[in-house]
Amino acid sequence: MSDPAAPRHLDLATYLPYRLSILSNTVSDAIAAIYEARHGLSVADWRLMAVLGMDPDRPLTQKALCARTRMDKVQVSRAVKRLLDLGHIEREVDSADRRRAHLRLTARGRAVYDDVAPATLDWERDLLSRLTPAEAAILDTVVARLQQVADEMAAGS
Amino acid sequence: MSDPAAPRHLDLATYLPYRLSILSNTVSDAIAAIYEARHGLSVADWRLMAVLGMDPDRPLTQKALCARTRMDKVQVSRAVKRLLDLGHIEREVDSADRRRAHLRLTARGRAVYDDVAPATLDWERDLLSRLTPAEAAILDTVVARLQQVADEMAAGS
DNA sequence: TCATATTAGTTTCATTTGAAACTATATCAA
DNA sequence: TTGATATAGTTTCAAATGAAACTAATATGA
Repeated sequence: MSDPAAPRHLDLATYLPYRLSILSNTVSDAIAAIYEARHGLSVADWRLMAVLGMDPDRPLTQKALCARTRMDKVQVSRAVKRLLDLGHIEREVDSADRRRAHLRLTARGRAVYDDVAPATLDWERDLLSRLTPAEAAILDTVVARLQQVADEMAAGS
Repeated sequence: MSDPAAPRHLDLATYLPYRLSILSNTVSDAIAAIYEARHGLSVADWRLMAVLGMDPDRPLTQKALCARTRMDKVQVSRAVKRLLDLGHIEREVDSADRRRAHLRLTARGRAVYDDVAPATLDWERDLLSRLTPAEAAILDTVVARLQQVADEMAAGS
């Protein structure tokens, strides 16, 4: 199982899973500060709005939101309730299957989205602009590749 | 504030903060499965053990553990209590300042560490071995650079 | 058509979390 | 000294979480 030639010793400063976790949290916290400060939205709230804002002409069910955000249905149910209360989204029951409802941003929700989305994109752009062109160019590839490999390993290959 | 030439539109599939979050969670979950399955440890528990195991000759206070793990003092306090109950760590009150106590792995804790640490390192090595040499070589640099930049931006620069 | 299974989404309830209050000890300043 | 302040770590309590049970609607199959 364990390669005897491999280091026995975990050094967090060089250990990739730990470094990824810190990095991801640093970035997420910085961006969360934007929409929390401006609109009092939670991470879950904003995730739904981000997905619903991507394609205004395609309303989504809660199930579709689960799939796209990787949130579970309880989290989604609660965030939907909050966003309905805030008037940021609206719900229309599917006439063919009345268990389902289609959710979309309201005009108010769209205004919030149009305030937050560019700000988060600006933040991302600023971040990437401080990498060298070589660093920025390869980042995309490597993150995609790592995700692919991690998914394969999680699936057991 | 917002560059009018920048895209207005958030696409999660290409949005770095989201991709980092998914990647980090995929990796963390895979590794958590190792120590949860083998020893019933939580993420918080293992983080403390990983730090304490790094340098067996230097016991640490809870405050030092907070700094090194980026966990808050309540989380640390609770994980310390669990690990003491499990007999994986031991505590020695500082004779010069009796508010503080120095924590170290016990022999039992060391045995757990010596079982888990190599397995997690193997997992990391397997992951990296599936990248091309070029990808693996640049990953380290780019993650470090991104963290540095994100820290600067969080500090407001 | 009825009985059974499935699915979308909600609610419940026990657990986890974290901010704030708290305890105990140490330090500082007069 | 002593009164005020700071620090290490714990406890409390209210809010957030998530697994499992639940409701309501649809689908399937005899």
